[in-house]
Amino acid sequence: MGMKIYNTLTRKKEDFETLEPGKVRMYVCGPTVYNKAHVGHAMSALVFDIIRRYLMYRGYDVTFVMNFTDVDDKIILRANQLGVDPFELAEGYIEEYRRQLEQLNVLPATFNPRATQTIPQIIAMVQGLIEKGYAYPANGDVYFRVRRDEDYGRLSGRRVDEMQSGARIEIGEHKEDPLDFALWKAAKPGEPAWDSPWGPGRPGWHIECSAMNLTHLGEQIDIHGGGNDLIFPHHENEIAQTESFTGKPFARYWVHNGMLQLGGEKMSKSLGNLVTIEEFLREHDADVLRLMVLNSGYRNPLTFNDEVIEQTERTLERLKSALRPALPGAKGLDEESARKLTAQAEETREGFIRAMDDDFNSAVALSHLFELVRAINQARTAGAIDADLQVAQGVLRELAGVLGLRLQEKTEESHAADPFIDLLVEVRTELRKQKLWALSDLVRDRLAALGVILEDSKEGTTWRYQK
RNA sequence: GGCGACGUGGCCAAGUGGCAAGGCAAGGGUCUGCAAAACCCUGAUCAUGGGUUCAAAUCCCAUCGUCGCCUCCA
Repeated sequence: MGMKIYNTLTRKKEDFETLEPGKVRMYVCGPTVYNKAHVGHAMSALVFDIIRRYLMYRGYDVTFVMNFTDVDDKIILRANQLGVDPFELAEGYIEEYRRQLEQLNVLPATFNPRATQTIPQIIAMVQGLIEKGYAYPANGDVYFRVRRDEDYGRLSGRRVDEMQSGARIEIGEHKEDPLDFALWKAAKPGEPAWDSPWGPGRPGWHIECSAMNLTHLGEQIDIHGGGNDLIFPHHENEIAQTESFTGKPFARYWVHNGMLQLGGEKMSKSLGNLVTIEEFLREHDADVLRLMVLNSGYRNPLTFNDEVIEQTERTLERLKSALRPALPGAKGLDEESARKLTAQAEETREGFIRAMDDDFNSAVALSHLFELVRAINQARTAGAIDADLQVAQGVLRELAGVLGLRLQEKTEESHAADPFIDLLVEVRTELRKQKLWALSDLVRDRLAALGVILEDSKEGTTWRYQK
């Protein structure tokens, strides 16, 4: 049974077939870098990272392109406000975002093209569109002739005739039709500009993605992704430009993630209700955000608030609980129980693949992971030794890894304290033997305050780091 | 106003015609000096009102509510 993937273009789940067998060409719209990235950007990055990782797990060779829009009105405006160079401003945010994606365990893209590095290709494409009659220059601007494209509106389900009321012409624009959109914008005084056949200017927002796709992935691609707020006008315009230029269908599957909701509203820069990635990672493990994303359908809105974060922290703890070693004094599992655990691991893997094959249903995939968590913990309670748990824990790590979860118990540097904690635990065991409960509780409480959890059992005491 | 999505136990959330996944919280139990963890057990008339069907959370209509896009947005 093959994979199914929901296509915004047809509004249906479709069988996944690539243009070239075994290879996936995938493009995701990245951020406009005029400010710090927020957790909504992270959600989108995580969704497509999960999709990419799963495609790789299923044996595809994935070429993954995510762009940076590094020149536009907002960047210029903000740079002027701060009195800095717009390119340096963009560069700073790009570097910061890259670091954050790494912290979020998002695999680096095959290419990270930028608008400013794609100018010649953009100019060539605009030129081509003019020659084919799909675009026209006007006072140093170049516009796309929307009514010339009969398919326009296919992705967003809009009809050109019904869009009149929404469209408008800004002061200083010279459109033939209010629906037309800019491919190239003439430079105003003091703005960054590149020479072009139409005079100095810079690219419009939509054309850069078309040009980058063409440059790095070719005329046709398998998956084009982004937030569902990009469906109109951005992706609609991308389709119009690219298909008018090449005469071929552009992306096979259009994939859009739902918006992250903060206080019941979309988190966005313009609403000002945002939590930056930096702020989130200061307080929480990157796995927490990823788990929040995994726990619900990628196409639905994601509830983001303190209560859900708290719940997810605990969910992550449960997932990790299965990776703990055997209990002290374990005698080993009987053959029957050992066989059951191995069988559950296989069942979990199959269920996981079945779920993810169905339009990346990560919530159901997770539920299978939790079946395995329960089975492993049951086995441990029943006296399994580490060797008994090894295979099942390996499967859990493998599948969690496919989702991009790290499930790390502790950081490298904390290893230095290990022998001292062992020593404290040993001393406390003596205290307990002598029934000096107040003292032994003090040791436990003080260690807990330092993030070290002690757990007593009949056979002895185990300890672990809290996060 | 136009287009679209959604409303499932206290919370998050799968499921889109055939007895309602999973996680968190809560209550009870096992274990424990106490605690923690783990394990076992417990819970849903699927927004409301009609309709179609042998059968509906799932399809159709209406109502109420929430959200997104239509302007820069992941």
